[in-house]
Order: sequence, then C-alpha cells, then structure tokens
Amino acid sequence: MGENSLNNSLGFQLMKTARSMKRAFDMKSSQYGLTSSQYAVLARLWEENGLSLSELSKRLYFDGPTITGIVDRMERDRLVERERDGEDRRVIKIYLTENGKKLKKRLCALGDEIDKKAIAHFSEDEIRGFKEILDRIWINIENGC
Amino acid sequence: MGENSLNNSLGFQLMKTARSMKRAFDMKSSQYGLTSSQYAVLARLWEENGLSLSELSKRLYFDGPTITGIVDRMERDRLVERERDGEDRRVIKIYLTENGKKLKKRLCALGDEIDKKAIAHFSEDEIRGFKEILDRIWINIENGC
DNA sequence: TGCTATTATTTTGTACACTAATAATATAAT
DNA sequence: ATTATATTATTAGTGTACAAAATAATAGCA
Repeated sequence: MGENSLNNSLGFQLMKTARSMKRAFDMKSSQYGLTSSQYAVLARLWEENGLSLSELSKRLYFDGPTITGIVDRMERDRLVERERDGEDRRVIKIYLTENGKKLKKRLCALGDEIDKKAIAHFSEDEIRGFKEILDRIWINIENGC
Repeated sequence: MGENSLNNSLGFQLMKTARSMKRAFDMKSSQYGLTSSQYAVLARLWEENGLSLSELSKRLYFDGPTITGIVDRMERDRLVERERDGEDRRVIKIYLTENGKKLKKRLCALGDEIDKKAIAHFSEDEIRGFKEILDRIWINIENGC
C-alpha cells in the first residue's frame, strides 16, 4: 500500500524477527550438534517420551515430511530411536536415547537465555500482551476470519 | 522452565506464527508462479529498480547465497534480469522485466489481504504496539542486550 | 608495477518446509 | 467378508536459509 510496503508488511516483519531468533539459537546450539528444530522435538519428548511421528507433527506444527527428515537426522546422531507400535503397525513411536535425555538441562537453559535476551527491558504486561496477539494472529490465519 | 516449555518459548511461538502467514501467502501466490521470498525481492525492486545483490541482501535481511538462489530462479522465470555494473564490475544489478513489473498490483493486493486477515478484530493500538515490540525484539537479538 | 587487502558474488554442503504421490495398515459401510 | 475410505509414514522434487570456502574484480600501497 504505502511507500515502504515491505517494512510495513506484518508477515515480512514477523518472519524477519522469527528468523533472527532462530539464527541466534542455532548459532549457540551447534556446539551440541543440534538445531532449533531438533530442540523442539527433544523438548516435546522430554515432556512425553514415546510420542508417534504424527503426534509430534501435530504438537510442533511441522508437517509429516518435515518431521520424518528431522527424526532421520536425530536418529543418525543417536538422539532418538524409532520403534514400531505393537497395537497399530502403521504407527512409529519415537524414544529418547540416554544421549538425548542428557541434553535437557543445557538446552533448556539455552532456550531461556535467547528468550530473555529478546525481551530485555520489557514489562510483564508487554510480554503477555505480545504473546496473546501472536496467538490471535495464528488463529486468524489458520481458522479463517 | 515450566511444564510446557515449548509453548511458552517466544522463539517457537514466533516461528510458528510467521510460518503460518508465510504458508498462507505462498498458497495464494503460487497461482502467479512465485513464492513469498520472491515477492519480497520484487517488492523491493518496485520501490527501487536496479538494486545490487548485496543491497537486496542488506534490505531484505537475507544472506548472500540465499539471494543468489532466489534471483537465479527469478531470472529463469523471466521476472528479473542480471546486469553487471559499468562502474564497478564486481557489482551485479537486478532489473525488473516487463513481466515482473506487471505483477505489482495483484501481489500487493495479496500481501494486504493476508495482513488484513491476520489482524482481523484488532484495534489500531494493538497493531501498533505489536509491531513496535516485534521491532524491539529484533533489535535486542541483533544488537545484543 | 607487483603485492596485499577488501568487496561482491558464487559454490558447496547441510537442514528445514511444503506439495504430490505412494505403500501399508486400520476402520467403516455394505 | 469385501470393498471403500481414512490414517500413518515415507519418498521425490522444489525452494528457501545458513555457514564456510572459493572465485573474481577492484583498490590501496610499497
């Protein structure tokens, strides 16, 4: 619309900032040999070990092929293991290895560190309000107007 | 930190919502044969035709190799053309083709449509405040605390 | 002039992310 | 029970993104 359309575009601004945080996390997490997406999978499994691929997909909002690829690389790096379900042979459940379990403390600390840096000098109200709007935008896009 | 670490993680929430908007844009823009990233390049060139690759990179916050790849595909699809600069032969400037110019109206309208859907039922104050915080987060991450 | 440093772009290699198509299994309808 | 439908996971193909290294052109200096 205006002169500066791209810098006024919400989608562009959002992606720019999200990528910036992702990059910051990835730079630090590479010392542990994993990425922000792999961290997301680990974080879910720390809360509930043995989720299936489709459950991970639903809860992380990654699509099927993306999860397959991420878990492929995590299995290669001995962070998780695939195991076929006995009740429903279509389902593959993902379990943490000892290696994957051990990383919990350090990676949670890293996630907190990046988040804290992002919201430095913000009031509690600002943060709460921001997260709430973020969620409402997501709902608006996913569920139509 | 808490029980639900991932859903409280700002970085994760931000990426989830940004991806959602990007996906919404890409689904619609595919009918014109281009992606949200290619749209970003076009949008910049509509404002200032003949920017160099490094200028595009700086203004779009994409790194060098990313811009090279995007422009490669756009050149293949006859949306832009590369032309080496006469003054400094290291520099490559990017110019819109007639085809690339023609798409302006429809793609700007599409960008506006997605943005409007995202902020449906929001007050002006909410939107202004949200964009301001988004910008401050970016500054916090890029410039350190 | 010749050497060195800098800048611009590309190449290489890895990791997402999405669409479309496929294979295997499970469930429902007839 | 058999056919039709739905679900789960994978594969193939395209397009970002990023880091690190390579290449090319220019600029600055001894």
